[in-house]
Amino acid sequence: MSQNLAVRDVFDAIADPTRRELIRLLADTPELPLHELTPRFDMGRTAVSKHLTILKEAGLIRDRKVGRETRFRLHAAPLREVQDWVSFYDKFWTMNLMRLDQLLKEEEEETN
Amino acid sequence: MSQNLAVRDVFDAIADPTRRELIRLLADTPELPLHELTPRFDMGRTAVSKHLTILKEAGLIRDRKVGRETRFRLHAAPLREVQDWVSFYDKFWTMNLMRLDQLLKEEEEETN
DNA sequence: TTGACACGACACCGAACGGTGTCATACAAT
DNA sequence: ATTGTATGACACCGTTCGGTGTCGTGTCAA
Repeated sequence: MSQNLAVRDVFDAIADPTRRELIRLLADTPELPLHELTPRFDMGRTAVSKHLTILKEAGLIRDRKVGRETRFRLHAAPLREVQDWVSFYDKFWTMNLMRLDQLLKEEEEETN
Repeated sequence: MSQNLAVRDVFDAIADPTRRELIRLLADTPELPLHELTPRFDMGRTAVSKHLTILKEAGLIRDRKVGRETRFRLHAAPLREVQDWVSFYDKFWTMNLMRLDQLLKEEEEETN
């Protein structure tokens, strides 16, 4: 039982605003240890560590041990799943002035 | 107390796979009542109704009463917030073969 | 070698989540 | 008028979530 790192849905990982803020901080700086991330939030070290674990389970961050600290860095690749998902729906708001049923009529004609 | 519809974070609303499936179904068809949506899932009518409420709180669906049924339709506009958020990070994976510190060096040079 | 620091792991707790079943009501159909 | 359907509202329940505090261990510094 070397690692019990569960698999976590990316959509679930980014649902929490604290975790999105962590992602933003790790986008600014190549790598950051826990004790530098913690003071950015209104919560204790343990709570931040838990959020980092969840991000890690979703594959959104990697970490490496350097001395007595563990440095975390962003691994944004899994966010591609989110972009792929959401970009399917952009046609539903870029044409937001067009009536939805009209859009669907066009799709019906395409399939006929 | 006409409506106690809370405000819900869009990221939170799309975190659940059932709710993403609801969005997909409502993207296929202009509007659908609850009793037509329910048999698509392995859960009862009440559970699906709760998920629809959450989507409504996030502004992702609208509904209108037609006779004794309530028809739901997609309102995808709030998904734009998700796309705006995620597209900020696409540079972190489109250049995924480039070393991250090299990317950051370039940004340092830009600011100097 | 002693002490401070950084961290992981764990127990714990209240609140929210995701489901259930039931009841009341409004509308449709006959 | 009666019966069946579609729904909202609600109580309920087990699990997960998001936070806390604490303890043990490894590492750096003096």
